[in-house]
Amino acid sequence: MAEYITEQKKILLEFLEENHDTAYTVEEISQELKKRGASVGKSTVYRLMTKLVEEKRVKRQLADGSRKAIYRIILDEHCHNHLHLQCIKCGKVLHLDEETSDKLLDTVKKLNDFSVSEEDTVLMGKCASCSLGGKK
Amino acid sequence: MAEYITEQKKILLEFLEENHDTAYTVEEISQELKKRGASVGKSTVYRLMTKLVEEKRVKRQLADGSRKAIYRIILDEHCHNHLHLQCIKCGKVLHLDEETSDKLLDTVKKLNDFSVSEEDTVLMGKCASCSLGGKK
DNA sequence: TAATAATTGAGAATTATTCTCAATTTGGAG
DNA sequence: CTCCAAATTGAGAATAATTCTCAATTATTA
Repeated sequence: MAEYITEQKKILLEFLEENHDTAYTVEEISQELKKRGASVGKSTVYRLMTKLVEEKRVKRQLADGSRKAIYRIILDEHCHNHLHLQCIKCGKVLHLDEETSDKLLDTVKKLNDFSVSEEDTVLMGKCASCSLGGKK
Repeated sequence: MAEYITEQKKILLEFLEENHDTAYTVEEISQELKKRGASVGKSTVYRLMTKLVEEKRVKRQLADGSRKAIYRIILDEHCHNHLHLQCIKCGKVLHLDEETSDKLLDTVKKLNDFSVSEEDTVLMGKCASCSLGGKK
């Protein structure tokens, strides 16, 4: 006996998986789950997210210009073995194909003797539509 | 009249520049400055760091497993026009050469129509010495 | 179905960060 | 050089994100 599978865990993961390309604050997650009819307390969301981060199933970063953390799930099927691109403006996440990712890892390894961890790195920038929109 | 050049700003920048390869919490910065004989209040450090982040001269991230932010200066001479590698274990920052960085940007641009921002991205992973150390 | 171990959630506690405002410092004008 | 106005500092209060606590609930298994 070590871990129970609760409704809250299932619902939370379901939500995160459906929205794996967006990063949410704990407050937002709690709200969104309530909207869907499932209420999961904030303490619980915090607790579950912390565990998921430790397990490397979720990525935590600091929201821009705020003191809040934002969380985004890393889907195994999508996300193993390649790098991610996240738009600074809209927050969407794109996926760099595996071959290119691998090539990059190799290059960095050879040049700097440094092993890039795909799980832990996100290439930040602007997606196509956001590049068009604002100049700045 | 718009901005005064104060002792505190000078000392803070001096410290950050000397240690551009390490990320510090506000507490640590305040401590380190005191050690050097220059006392700069925490409020001031917070205020200055926030401004530097807005000006994109400093990078802010969330310290691992903590709720504190850590800050690291981006030196123009070193850091424009190339990507950075940061060790997950020891925190050291290495520099990917400009040519390789550019090549990467181009590739991503072509494949995903996505413009990676060098200032905003850090490749996370393990440096040579930390790779040797721990297996896990 | 009962027993027990894990989990939840409301609210209290903590603490990183922001805010406030009186005191100080800066840079310029005279 | 001296005075002035505007900007900055810093101590501490205020805020708010996160963590902690513990009684109540729920999941698992005997």
